[in-house]
Amino acid sequence: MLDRKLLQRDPAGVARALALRGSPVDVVEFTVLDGRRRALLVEIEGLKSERNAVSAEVAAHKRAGKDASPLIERMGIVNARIRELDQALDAVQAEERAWILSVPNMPHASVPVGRDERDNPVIRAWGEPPRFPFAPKEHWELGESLKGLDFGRGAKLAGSRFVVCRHWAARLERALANFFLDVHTREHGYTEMLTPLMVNRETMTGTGQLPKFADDLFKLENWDYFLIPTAEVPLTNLHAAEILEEKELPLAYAAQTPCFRSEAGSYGKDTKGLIRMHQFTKVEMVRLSHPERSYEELEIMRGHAEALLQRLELPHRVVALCTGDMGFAAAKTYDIEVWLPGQNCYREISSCSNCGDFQARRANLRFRPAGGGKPEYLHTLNGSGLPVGRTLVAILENGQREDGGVAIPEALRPYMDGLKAIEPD
RNA sequence: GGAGAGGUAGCGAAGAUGGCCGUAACGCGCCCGACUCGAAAUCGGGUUACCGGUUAGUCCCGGUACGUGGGUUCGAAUCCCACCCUCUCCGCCA
Repeated sequence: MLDRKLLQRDPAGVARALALRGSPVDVVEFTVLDGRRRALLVEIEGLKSERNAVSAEVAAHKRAGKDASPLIERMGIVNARIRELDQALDAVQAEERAWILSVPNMPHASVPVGRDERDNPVIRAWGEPPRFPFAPKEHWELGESLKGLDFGRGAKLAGSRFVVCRHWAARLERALANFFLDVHTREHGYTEMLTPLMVNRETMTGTGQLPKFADDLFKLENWDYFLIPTAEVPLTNLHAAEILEEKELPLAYAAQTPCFRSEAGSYGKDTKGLIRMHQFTKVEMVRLSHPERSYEELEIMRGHAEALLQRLELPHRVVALCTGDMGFAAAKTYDIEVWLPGQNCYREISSCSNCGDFQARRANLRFRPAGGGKPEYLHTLNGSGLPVGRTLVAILENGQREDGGVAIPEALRPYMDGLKAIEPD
């Protein structure tokens, strides 16, 4: 949610910033609604002030044993007017709220301007894509021939975009999640959390999935609950409507959860393999930051995600999302892309965003400055660290051998009973 | 699912016959000051958030908020209705 005060003060500036995202927003609508809201408020508050004063007079009259009926009669008219105006105000407020909740965040000044993913600059690359003396296979071929990934049975049990992991693949999932969480909690300072996997409407609104992106979510029938598409949702909303102490910041949380996504509108994209599933496991990092330090913390968090890839010896690069390619709530985003030899390209494996105070306003996340004074909105950050399925894809494709076996990265072996490679039959 | 109790400031709580009770008694915490070499103890003072008007201003003025949403009333923490949450007991259940 954008700052109402900023929208009032500089609507043209807000419109310019939003236009950089490529989805122009009619800020005049807001100006009109907000003007009407404030005009109504002034009138209503005046009448309510009168009513409060007269009610006190009524009380005084009654205590003194005097007749208060002329006063009461007069208030009947005032009350009818208040009722009428209150209804008008409710309608305007609902409209204004709907407007402001559907408007995306403004890009930070440091975000490169561009139209789409082709304009995302590469910030840096780590590791050399491996060269194979044979044609590298894609991960689903490897996973199926090594009898770890069973897409057929996933489809039988649930449908397309579901998989069954068997034996070493199931174990590898568990190993990766544990490895990620161990590094984050032991070395990166995150507190591990276990949260509800389904949340209410308010929580989904706090991070920005609702009201605009309901189609991307799985919703429970007969319950106003939604399956989380990422642990960002419960973790960011953890302190909703609280006022934290400045000295508590930054708060850093990590959680491993299944994530559920409808993938509406992605028909035909990544239909094979693990890249785009309705259900996948992910370790997510969330930071609640002091507003003055959030951009430093974005760099730190992006480093935490990269560190995992480096330990797993997976070549990757970092791109900065341009203004036209950023998500709804983000003020600035880095994507980390891992090299996939089978696909012969870099694919997104982590997205690290600073949402500024956008989610904090929606979820009412505030802190009290150290010296006392007014509570301020904090800044929220989230980053994948990392999605388990896509990491498994990268391990399979980068570690593959000509005979169809796959080497397990050194860092993961303690989590795999020392297993050095997945061997074909 | 059934029965009961409860939800008021950072915390514990008072208020429930509708009006002088909402920056809200009382206690704790926190902040400032006095005392002290310093501290503790003690004493004095302060300490909700949001919206609007206004402003040089965190001043001032008005409005709103007692779990949430409605209703009754000139006036609701207080009366009525619905819902949510917490606790206790019973039932069911991994």
